[in-house]
Amino acid sequence: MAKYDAKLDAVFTALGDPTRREILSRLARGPASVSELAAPHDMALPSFMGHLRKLEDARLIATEKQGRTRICRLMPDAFLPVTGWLEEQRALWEGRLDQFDDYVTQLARKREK
Amino acid sequence: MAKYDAKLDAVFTALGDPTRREILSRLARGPASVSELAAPHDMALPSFMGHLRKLEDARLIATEKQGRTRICRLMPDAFLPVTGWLEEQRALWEGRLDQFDDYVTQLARKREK
DNA sequence: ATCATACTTAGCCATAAGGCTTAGTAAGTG
DNA sequence: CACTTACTAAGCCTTATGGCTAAGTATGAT
Repeated sequence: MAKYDAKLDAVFTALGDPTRREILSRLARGPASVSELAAPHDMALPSFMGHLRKLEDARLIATEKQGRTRICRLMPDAFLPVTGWLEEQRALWEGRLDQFDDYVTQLARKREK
Repeated sequence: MAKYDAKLDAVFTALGDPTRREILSRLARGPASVSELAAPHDMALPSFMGHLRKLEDARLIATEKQGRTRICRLMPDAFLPVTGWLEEQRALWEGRLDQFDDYVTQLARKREK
């Protein structure tokens, strides 16, 4: 298990922006061209392309040029590292059966002082 | 379902950094003071505090001053919006039973031109 | 009272993020 | 061939991020 995972960095960061999350939601319904994707977003096209590039860098989407059009599609496997990490965290947390005891101990220690 | 969710922004962005993910992993094992948390990270304390602040802003951790020490603990409920969003995406994707058909259609359309 | 510890505040710096405009290029359309 | 469409490239701007040092405050220990 890597201590530092560049893939997680890229994916989490990509998901940290509402425009990019909306793009993913749209693509979950099926592939679309750049201008189709851009239409709902009040933003100049070059700015929008920046978001697509981040998503592609994170491997959340893949794109392919068809003539003068670029088709984008979702790559749902890119979510796996994320769900995996979240699952690890949940396991760690739930492994701590003494969590509440510790909290009580903290409070007691505080009161003593 | 909000089109823009500031909570998701904050949480995903907070998770997009390896230092911050390591802090969370440590806290999943139990509460810790700032300097305990900082010890494994080769970084000046003020820089490290910046990461803690982001985690606290995202409500992923909560902190409390005990004397001159600040105790940090994990707030695991903050993960719920994230797992919720991921689940929505999965549902969207899996709802598209015709995903593969569409891909074939795209290819066919391309070949026609 | 003095000293050490554990943050905390302030401010600087470099790079990245996220927006813009303006000007290309490549592919269809007539 | 001219014209439109769909990106693409270049460069500028502002703010945010992530790091630093240096100095300050508050608490605990002697």
